[in-house]
Amino acid sequence: MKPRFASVALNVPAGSDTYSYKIVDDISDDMLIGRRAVVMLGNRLMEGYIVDITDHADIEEDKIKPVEALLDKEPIFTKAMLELAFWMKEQYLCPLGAALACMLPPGVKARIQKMIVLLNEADVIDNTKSLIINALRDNKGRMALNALKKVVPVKNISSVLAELERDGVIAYEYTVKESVRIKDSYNEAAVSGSISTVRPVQQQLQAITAINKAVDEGEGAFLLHGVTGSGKTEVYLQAIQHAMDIGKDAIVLVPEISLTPQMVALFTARFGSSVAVWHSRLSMGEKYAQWWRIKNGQAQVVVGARSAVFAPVQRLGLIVLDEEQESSYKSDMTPKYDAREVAKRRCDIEAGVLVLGSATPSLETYYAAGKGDMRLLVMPDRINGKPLPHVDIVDMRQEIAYGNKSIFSRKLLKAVAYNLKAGQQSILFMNRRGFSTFVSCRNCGLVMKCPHCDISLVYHSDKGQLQCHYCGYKIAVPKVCPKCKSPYIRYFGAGTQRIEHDVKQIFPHARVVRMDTDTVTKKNAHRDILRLVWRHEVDILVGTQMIAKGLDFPEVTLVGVVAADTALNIPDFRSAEDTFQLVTQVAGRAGRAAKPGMVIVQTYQPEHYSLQAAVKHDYESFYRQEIEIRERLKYPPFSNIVKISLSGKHLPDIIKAAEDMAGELHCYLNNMCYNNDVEILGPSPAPMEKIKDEYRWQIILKVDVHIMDDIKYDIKRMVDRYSCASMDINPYSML
DNA sequence: AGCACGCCGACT
DNA sequence: GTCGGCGTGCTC
Ligand SMILES: [Zn+2]
Ligand SMILES: [Zn+2]
Repeated sequence: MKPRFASVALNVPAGSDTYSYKIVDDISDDMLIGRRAVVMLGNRLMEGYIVDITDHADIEEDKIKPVEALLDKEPIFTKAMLELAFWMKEQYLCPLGAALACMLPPGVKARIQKMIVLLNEADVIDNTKSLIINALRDNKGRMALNALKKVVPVKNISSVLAELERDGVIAYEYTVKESVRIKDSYNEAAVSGSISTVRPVQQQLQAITAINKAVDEGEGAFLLHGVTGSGKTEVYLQAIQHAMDIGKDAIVLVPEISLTPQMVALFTARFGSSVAVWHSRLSMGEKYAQWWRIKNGQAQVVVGARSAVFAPVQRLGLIVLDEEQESSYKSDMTPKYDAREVAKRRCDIEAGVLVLGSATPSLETYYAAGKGDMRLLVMPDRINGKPLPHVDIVDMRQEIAYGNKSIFSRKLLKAVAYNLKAGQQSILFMNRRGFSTFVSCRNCGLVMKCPHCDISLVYHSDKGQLQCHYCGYKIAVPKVCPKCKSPYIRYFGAGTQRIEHDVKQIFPHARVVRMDTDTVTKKNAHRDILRLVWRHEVDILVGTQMIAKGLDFPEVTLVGVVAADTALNIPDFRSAEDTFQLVTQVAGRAGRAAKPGMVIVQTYQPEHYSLQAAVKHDYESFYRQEIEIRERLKYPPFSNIVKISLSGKHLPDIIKAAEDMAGELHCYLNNMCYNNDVEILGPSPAPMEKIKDEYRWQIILKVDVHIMDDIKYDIKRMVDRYSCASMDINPYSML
């Protein structure tokens, strides 16, 4: 028999994509490719993934070790998933093994322990050696390496152990365990059966027809641009139904924040037990069970957050990304993939159809649709025929000029008062939690900052604490200034607690409820608040993002955006886009049912184009102005952004590394004559220079889209040489 | 990631 | 002269 070699992908940073190992078992290639295996790398045993079988290896044969063991009964990756992983490692410059590892549920991972076994109790003079032997003897002659390291805390323990092994005093053994034991019985929540479909209206019919045709053909990408309430969900549901009718599976991605029981119910009501739900709050065991349910073909519809894009459906028909503009589709861990791009690529590989849905598409996606990379489907009308709510901008500068120092404009107060009298519900939106976002001493000006982060502490009135929203640091509110002992401390910058407090004071009889991370962390609190609102037991709902994304409050007729500038003032190229999207989304909460809606947006920059466009519900106008700025300043989609972050405990080291690297980059780009194609910003401190006691600096590259592939590998290699540096290709934001 | 190899400061 | 610091680079 001809010798066979396995190309095994290992999750080692800055290593090669695959390593060659000998195949000793008599197993067909098809049962090997895509399979998990255990191999030796250096002197440790690790889990890897076989991605190919060849009859030759490009290194000397005597260096090649055998595959130690095969895991599972069959390959865990399909050829399509392997191809997707190869694409990911090129696109995001991550190890191939890391791309593959992130496709599996956390439970599918071998836990490998190195054990040390005592063979004979040799007399040794060396102190470390006798410590090791004594420790082993005390533990019946067998210890895990990690346990031994704790008992014998010597730095060079592995070289000492190597000597002992050579002298035949000890031997190595390995234990390989699966992280999750396979459980056949998984307690599944009872799901209701199929509910009959809704009769679609004309604009939905057109979209459904186009998507269904593409699903039949196994090819196509769509941007479904529909205003809030235009009935995008019904389009998804009918397209999924069609895919299922022809024996294909569907994946629906929803932003984590919108993946509520109500959202899931939309799908389980229609598709019953064919639905598998996938989100971060599932336990490891639940994830494991769901994953196998999907892989075994017991679920045809997967509803989940970002990582559900890797759901192992057998016959992909359709991937839907709802609210495609959401930043949560971009992963913040290595590999830093963008689920939109992965979904597109996966559809290309597996003959699936991609549907991106949004009321406010990202600039990148709309631009791609304009170029013809995807087909634009527009749904401009609300399904109930009601007009979009009227949006009013209030210039807060004039309020101040008038002598109104409160956080509410006269107009907003009047509208809330009217609504209360009419027995109608209102929403007050504020994108910051806590009471005051900024606390300082009136006498000496000291700003209360987190000792671990370069960020001001937020006053939380309910707990009487100052909190850091980045590391969780908390202290009781100081009675006097820590520096000058002055008792006069001022609180600036309103958060949701302050809104709640003020509104209760102004309208003492109103029933006010606040909904933000602080009030929904308790179990069921989320559901309880929604119930209160739906039963009309609440007059005014105060909240953050959480109430803007996807939740349906049919009775709400007034939405107040208390401070639209918060998002606008963030120093990032996406701030205008974020603001437009946020105001449009919040506005979409108003007047969804019978009564017409009204939106009041408070701002200090009423003339800003993102707000002006949001007022008119005019996406096109916003897009035209924003895309022009992106093109002029060479931001995405007209460039690729490469963000290089350097972080560490010792600031001078970080600055030195950042400057060295910037020098290297300049030099490299000069030599390669890429000066006109790449713009280097920085090095500069990150907008939040210190977080959790780590200093952060960054270098931003704006790279011409045509030369990205020519330079990205070189840049990656440079970055890899600095242990404190990491890079992110096309990060969502530059912060 | 580990771990080894290798070249410069402070110790027996 | 050696011990050990961690910079650089390899692991099939
Ligand atoms: Zn003071
Ligand atoms: Zn902090």
